[in-house]
Amino acid sequence: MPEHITIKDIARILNISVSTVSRALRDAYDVNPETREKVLHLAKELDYKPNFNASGLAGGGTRNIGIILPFITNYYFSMVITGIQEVAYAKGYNIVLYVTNDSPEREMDVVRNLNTQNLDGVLVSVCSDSAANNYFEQIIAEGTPVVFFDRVLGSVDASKVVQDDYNGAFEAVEHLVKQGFSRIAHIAGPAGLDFTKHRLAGYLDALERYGLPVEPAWIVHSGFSQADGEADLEVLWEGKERPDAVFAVNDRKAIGVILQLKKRGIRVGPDFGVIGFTDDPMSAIISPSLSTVAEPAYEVGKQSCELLLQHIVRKNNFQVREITLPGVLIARESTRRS
Amino acid sequence: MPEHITIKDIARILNISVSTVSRALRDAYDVNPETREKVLHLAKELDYKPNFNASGLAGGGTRNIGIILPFITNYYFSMVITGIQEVAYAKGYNIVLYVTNDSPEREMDVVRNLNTQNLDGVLVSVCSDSAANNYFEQIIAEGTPVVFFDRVLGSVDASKVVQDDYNGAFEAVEHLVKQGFSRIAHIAGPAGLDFTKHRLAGYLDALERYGLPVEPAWIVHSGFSQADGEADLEVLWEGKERPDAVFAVNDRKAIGVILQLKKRGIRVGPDFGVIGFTDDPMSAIISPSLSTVAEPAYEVGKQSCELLLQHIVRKNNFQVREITLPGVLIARESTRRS
DNA sequence: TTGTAGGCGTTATCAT
DNA sequence: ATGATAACGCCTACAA
Repeated sequence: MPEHITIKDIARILNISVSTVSRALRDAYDVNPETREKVLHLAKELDYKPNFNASGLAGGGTRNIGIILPFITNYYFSMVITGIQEVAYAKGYNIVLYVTNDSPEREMDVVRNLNTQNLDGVLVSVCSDSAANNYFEQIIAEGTPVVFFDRVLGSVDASKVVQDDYNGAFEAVEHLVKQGFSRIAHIAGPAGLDFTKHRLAGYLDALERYGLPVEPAWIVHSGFSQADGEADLEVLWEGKERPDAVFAVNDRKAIGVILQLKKRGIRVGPDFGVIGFTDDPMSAIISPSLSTVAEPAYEVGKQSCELLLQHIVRKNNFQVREITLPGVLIARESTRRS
Repeated sequence: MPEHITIKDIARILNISVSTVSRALRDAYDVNPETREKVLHLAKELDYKPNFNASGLAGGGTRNIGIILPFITNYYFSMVITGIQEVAYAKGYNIVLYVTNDSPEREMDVVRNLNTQNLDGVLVSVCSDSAANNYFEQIIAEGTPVVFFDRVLGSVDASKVVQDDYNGAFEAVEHLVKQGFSRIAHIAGPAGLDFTKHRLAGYLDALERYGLPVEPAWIVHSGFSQADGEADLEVLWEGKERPDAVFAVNDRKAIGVILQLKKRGIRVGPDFGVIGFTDDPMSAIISPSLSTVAEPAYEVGKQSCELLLQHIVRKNNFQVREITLPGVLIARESTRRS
């Protein structure tokens, strides 16, 4: 049976009270440096591990932070988590994972049943048709620190960390234009998502900036999968006016596009430009390699977590912040004319 | 402020004692069906959420299970986690994530500081040069249920869930042989890992079975990255006898091999066979597409978690089990002669 | 600066 | 079948 050391043990051995030990351990105010030193020393020696159940119960922190997100099986999200994990680990926090499978029902269920008593704060990236708006707001109202990342809820008043979707999209389209493409379609994400709108806006503004026509039929919304990308290209291909390039909302869809084009015998690059968004490692592996806007996924994770921890420490006394991180255009073969 | 409903509230309203409520909620023995019904009904009505900190403290379960693994940024592990997550969610357990970055120091630190008081059980896949053997054994000795998956510690007496590495490797090599390749090299994983050994054994036995020579220089050990695969091929290429095919321990390395071969102008498939292990989605995207042995990643996750939950429920009263799940050979272009 | 006492929400042990 | 009551380990007034 686990014979765990508690602050009681330390108190007994040192012949002081548990409150003093408790204070010393959390280096709270008002504790004699010598006493603290003794406590810390003994704690290390006995390999004392705080019981977070107890401290959580008693009103201290639980040292747990939750992450709610649609998936972990893609490059972007797994990198974000890795970034989160890194800072959480460094600060002694545990990560509790909630995966919604991009299902609004599941997300709602997760948020509604979220045990905020066991969590010091929550990081969230919402699903495609999130309907949990109210529930998130409720959690926030209850006083739980929340930071949204990547897929944020524009309407909710909370801290947010995102990449610069608008400018990334603008630059992607600009790049296509400069490579000589002029009939540029956009294979977009689910219409409800904030970043879908931002990338779409960047696309539209870039077209306008370069005096290119906006063809409504060239804007196709669907999901994020490779299969969606393939299907979307079909749609474009069947239209009466065919584009000569595509800006896809993410790499996975762009890859679907490339695969379809190859199947049709189109030379991607020379004859048809394709650019994505993310910089998934697949982009460098597919042939022709995929131009893209690299997202600072790891950094999004790091900064989200740092921000959340600030909120947690400053309890109720923090400023809501919105952080936007720049992406980087990476030109590869799929936009190279020759 | 969070005004959480507690069993006390329910007890007061129903005019019964907290112990009865507690029992009713956990549908323990000895509680009047009517009473239980009332309690359950009111609990739902008030949206009662158990405080796991409290139940953990009091000796009940914490409803948390830990996962310790090297990475989450690859297809295999992220699928495993997804599988784990699915059953944990269904059974009302939370997942606490610990990523070791495949670093033995980090792993040791994680395991040593693991707060088993906050965890009902732990799932683990060890890192490449794990030195945490003793610590895992200690955790197990203390009574914490542990199930290893994929990267298991052969020497530790605990439940394990793995894919059939030996047979998968055997079939991969057999497939190369049947395609007419005869000078087959093996680009292996870190020598210390159990499954590296199993896949190597499958490779060796397949060579023997088909009367092919074992060339020690054709067995190269290194890490799991694409870069490792590229470097390994270089090594093979510089050797005095060149192989005509490679069985790589995983897809990522196999992809490195293909990329290197393409760079050298070798026609992968017709002139040089390559087969991997995993069935990472990248395998289908690279050109030529990569033959591989598909691993039941999701299933490994599911079964690991189910097994762990059984151990948790049967507390101390369970049988250690080892489960081996079959893989499936997937033939693609990289082993097609014509 | 330190100690005392009460309580956090739940479960377990005894009674009844 | 149900109820008191005492933990569980920690934190936070309040008192000293």
